[in-house]
This record gives sequence, structure tokens and C-alpha cells, in this order.
Amino acid sequence: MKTSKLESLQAAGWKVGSAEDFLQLSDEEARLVALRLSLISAVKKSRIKRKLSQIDLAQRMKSSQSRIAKIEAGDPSVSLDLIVRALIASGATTRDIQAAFTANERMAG
Amino acid sequence: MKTSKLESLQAAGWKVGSAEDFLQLSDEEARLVALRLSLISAVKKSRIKRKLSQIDLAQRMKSSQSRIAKIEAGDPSVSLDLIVRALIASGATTRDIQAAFTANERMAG
DNA sequence: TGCGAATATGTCAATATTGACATATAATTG
DNA sequence: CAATTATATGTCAATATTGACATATTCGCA
Repeated sequence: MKTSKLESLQAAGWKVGSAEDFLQLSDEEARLVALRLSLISAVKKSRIKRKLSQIDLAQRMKSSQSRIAKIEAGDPSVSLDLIVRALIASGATTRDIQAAFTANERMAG
Repeated sequence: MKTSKLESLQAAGWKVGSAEDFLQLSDEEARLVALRLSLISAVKKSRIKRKLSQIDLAQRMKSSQSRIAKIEAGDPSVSLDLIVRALIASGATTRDIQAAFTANERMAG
């Protein structure tokens, strides 16, 4: 479990370094990262569900395709603000957003 | 209803300009601002509940008292990231965060 | 009232985030 | 197999956000 979560973070481009470092993440940091992952996952799900390309979504929110790609890749240069804006622009309902938080709660355990 | 919401935004320091401008806010923008307001309210509630001063909370999250004050005042210079970090650092449970989103849904209608 | 603690407001240099762009790499279609 | 479309990656100047600091204001209490 811990391993897969670590791999998620690393795949997402976070400089986690080692497993020890990861385990030393404070609860606060870990919760924030987990929340980001949940929201990111919700963005992609919502975008696909509405059959929007990354360019489509970028235009809706006046951003760029590369930014959308970075959002979905979990790039650390992307803010929570941008993730949430993407989620809203993708057509996600508030219920969808809540669902992401629920998923987050499960992960954060 | 619309008026009180507008007043909230203005009180929070947003350059809304006029009621027309406010009404021209896109749904996306309105939802994002409403979400911010909900989370901000949750931060203050959580901080008070735990009897933390702004300085206490600032130390917990390695920020400064003035930043906490700005968070709670809804200052536009505060990011969603910082608001959520404050919410987590204040001791809010994930359930509290979800509740904030639920309140947001009610507001956004 | 006066005093101390808490909160609010304004500023700014340092840092983080942004859209835009070029370009690379899939994935899809004919 | 191209050709087309979608997605990924790297860069950077412009802009936004940050903690820190000074200082003002408000609040509770003796």
C-alpha cells in the first residue's frame, strides 16, 4: 500500500527521494498531496467522461494544453487553484468534487 | 441573496466593481469564489474550535500571523493551496473539509 | 480608564506559478 | 505504411503568491 502510494508520487514527478523521506512527510503534507492526487484523478475522469480533449479543456478555462497535461501528470508546478479550476471547467459537479474528497479520506485513512 | 453574496466578496477585498460585473462572473469563477469562502469560513471555525490564536496556527504551518489574518479576511492574494494547508494545520478533519464543500454546494445552488 | 494580547493592514524582496511556445512522443484513422 | 490527432515534456518571461516585518486597530480585563 505504502509502496504504491510512493510510486504514485514519484510517477507524478515529486522529488520524494527515498522511502524514508516519504515516510517522514508530515501528516499535513501527506494529506495535501493525497488530496491533490484525488482531485487530479477527478479532473481526468471528468474530462474523459465529457469527451473533451486537453485542448478543449484548456480553451474552456483559458489555459494551455501543456498546462492540462501537467495537471494530469501531477506536476509539482501546478497549484491547487489550477487543479480545482480545471475540475470545475471540465464540468464536474460539486458532487464529483465531494467524491474526490471521499476518495481522499479513504486513502489518508 | 445575490446582494449579500456580493457584499461578502467586497468585504473580502475582491475588486468586484459593480453588481453587473458580479453577475457577469462566469459560473466557474463564481463557484471557485464560493468554494474559497466556504473553506475560509471552515478555517476560522476550526481554529477557534481548537482555541488556537492566529500566531499558533501560523507556527504550526510555518507561515506568519499576517498571512493567517489575510486568509480569514479572504484576501485575494491568498491561494487555495494556502487556505487548504491552513485548514489541515488547524486540525480540521477530512470530514470538516467535505462539510465545507457541501456548504459550497448549497450556496452555489 | 490603561495595558497586554489578538487581530488587521500595508509593503516588499524572494520565490512559485502561469500561459505560451516549441517540440517530442503516443494513439488513431484511413 | 503515412497522416492526423492527442498527449507529454522542457523552457521562459510575465505575473502571482509567499513569509517577514512594521505598525495600526480591536478586544478583553483589571
